[in-house]
Amino acid sequence: MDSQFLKKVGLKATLPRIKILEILESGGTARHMSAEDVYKALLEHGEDVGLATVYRVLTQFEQAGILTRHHFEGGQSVFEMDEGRHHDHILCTKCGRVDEFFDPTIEERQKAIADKFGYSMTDHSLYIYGICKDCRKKEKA
Amino acid sequence: MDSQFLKKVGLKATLPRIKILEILESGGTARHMSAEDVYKALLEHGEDVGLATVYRVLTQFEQAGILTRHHFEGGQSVFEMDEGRHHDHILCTKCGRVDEFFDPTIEERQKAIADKFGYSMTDHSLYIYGICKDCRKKEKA
DNA sequence: TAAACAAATGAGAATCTTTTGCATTGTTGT
DNA sequence: ACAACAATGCAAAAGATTCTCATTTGTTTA
Ligand SMILES: [Mn+2]
Ligand SMILES: [Mn+2]
Ligand SMILES: [Zn+2]
Ligand SMILES: [Zn+2]
Repeated sequence: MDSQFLKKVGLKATLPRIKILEILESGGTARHMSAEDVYKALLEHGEDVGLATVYRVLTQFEQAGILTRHHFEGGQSVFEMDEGRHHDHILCTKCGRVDEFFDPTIEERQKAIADKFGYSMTDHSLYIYGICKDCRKKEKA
Repeated sequence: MDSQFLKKVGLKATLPRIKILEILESGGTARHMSAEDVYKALLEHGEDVGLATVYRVLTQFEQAGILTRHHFEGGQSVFEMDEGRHHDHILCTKCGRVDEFFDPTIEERQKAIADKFGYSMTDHSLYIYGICKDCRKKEKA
């Protein structure tokens, strides 16, 4: 149960946290959600959770290491549940579609660059922007 | 003169635009500046330009293709004059130091990934975060 | 070079996203 | 069930950026 999971990561099993976890786990909505997205999803499920709590809980989940925060272009932060494996993103600037990829060569080069400049790398973010196949098809029409 | 340059790119040569251009060109301050940084630099030079104008002008310069806007972590946008060659950034999360690099292998892989997923790539952003050598030295002390 | 007109500016209000303060409510171990 | 303390909701605050609008400035024209 989710409440067990929350306790395991050191968080009290409160209703808001359980509900937010459910929203994020159910791939029902997109895998990549903003705080506002999560908040709206909660309202649709009839849950009465404050937006401030959504922000607080997402930040706690991030600190607990169970989700990752991304900074896609366009203002707000986007969150996604972690499933262990790191990946980067390629997104369509027309329709918002998001695809995920992992490229060992790029990962390796990044580390080499950090070394070369004398940094101990702690993190990195790579976003590729473009127009997806579907959107190009529509444009031609 | 800067006013000629501004006209060349299709912008009226106004005092605020000329002054902002000077600030950005004089590597005096860091190469990577936020709107607020530019605004403060103007004030220090005794220029009386509104912050709203700084934002407007930076956006216009971006659209005119003479500078690039970056989204480093930590909220505000950062701008830098273009000098033709594209590059990515590695930055220290302790002291804010920024280094620039260009890696043909990474660039190439990115294009390959976009192709593989059926996107026509329009842009990409890569930031490597870490602790620079100087900051690691201080930490040990 | 002065009038004429459109474009640009400055100041502050407005917006948008995220954070914070605080009184109230909920969770947990006993 | 209860005390102890953490979490929540709401509204206010904060930080970054954009917008509104009256006023000023740059450029063109006569
Ligand atoms: Mn993802
Ligand atoms: Mn740069
Ligand atoms: Zn698309
Ligand atoms: Zn440093």
